[in-house]
Amino acid sequence: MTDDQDPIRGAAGPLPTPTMTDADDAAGGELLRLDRQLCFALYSVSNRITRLYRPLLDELGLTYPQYLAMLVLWERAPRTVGELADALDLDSGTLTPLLKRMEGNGLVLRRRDPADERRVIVELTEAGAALRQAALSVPRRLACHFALPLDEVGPLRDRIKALLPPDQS
Amino acid sequence: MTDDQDPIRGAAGPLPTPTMTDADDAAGGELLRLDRQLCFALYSVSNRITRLYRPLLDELGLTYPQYLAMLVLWERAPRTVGELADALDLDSGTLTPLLKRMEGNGLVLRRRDPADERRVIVELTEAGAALRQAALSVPRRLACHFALPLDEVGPLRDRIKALLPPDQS
DNA sequence: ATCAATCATATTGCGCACAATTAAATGTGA
DNA sequence: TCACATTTAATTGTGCGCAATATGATTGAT
Repeated sequence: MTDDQDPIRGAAGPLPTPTMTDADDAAGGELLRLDRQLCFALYSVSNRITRLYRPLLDELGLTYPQYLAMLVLWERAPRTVGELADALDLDSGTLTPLLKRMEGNGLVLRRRDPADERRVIVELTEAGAALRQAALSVPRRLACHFALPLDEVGPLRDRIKALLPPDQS
Repeated sequence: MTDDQDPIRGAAGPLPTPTMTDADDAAGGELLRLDRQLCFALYSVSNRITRLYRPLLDELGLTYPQYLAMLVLWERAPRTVGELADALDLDSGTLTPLLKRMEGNGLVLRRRDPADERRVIVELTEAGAALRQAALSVPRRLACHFALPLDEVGPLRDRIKALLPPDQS
């Protein structure tokens, strides 16, 4: 339960070396090792991918989440905020200010749906639609950072998408 | 190059349906499809994992990045901010306020290294070290959300860690 | 018609994540 | 010893990401 630690240490003092006992590891401590964690590998690689996108997307005046929103809109527009939220698995607290920034940059327009005033319809401007041309080279330029044969991308992607059960929100 | 679009549309008006041409796809447009993107799969699953951790880590009074910092410190403490940054692949702009919050919650102590006043040493408090016991059940409780046989976790984790070249910072 | 429940989005508050900058300490060479 | 580059964190500013809440619109039951 407790470490076989220095008995002199004060009750509120810092611990110099919090060692793990065999009992801890048997109870699950081995699974706490950062280098064994699938979740941290995913978290870390996701952060690093965003960093790799940054210089490419700076040329387009987009952040990575904004680029994702544009990918969705380039596939089909207009869409409501809710449809974007479903496609990106993000909520309105994230998307509303993101879309307002993109509107400020002249890439999209936001307007209430006349048929249902609760909805906000997001549509592409000319500039937003035209930006797709400049984005065409992004996937290939990013892919060159990956140490993965092209024919393994699809299977790995599908494996990762299948890791968690489909949205339970 | 350009869509065969409605010639009547105004120059600044919104585009109803920004279709993709065969020429676009030949130039790389197929790769812009969100559902084909490995990067989005990683980004999305990382967000969802953080959401799954939240209720478990709420019990410990930790966020997911704070939990990661604790994992590192539980393995070995004290450490400098720079060593934490290396281990977590995060920078000081992220870690400094995170560590200050954890200090405010009584989990760590921060002090300058007397031998090199540029360094800040982060050490665990009694409470911070003791929290490891409560964290032991977290990996197992999170893992039950994963649709992955246990013996496939290690290989998949190593595959993801090998996706990008080791830190080039 | 009215009211309650539901729905879609916006707002607020907090905590990352990182670029750019600042500041202080250290090391190095002339 | 005195520049001067380097190292290490902290600070500032911007943009996510989400919980909790608020606002307003719609639907449905009566």
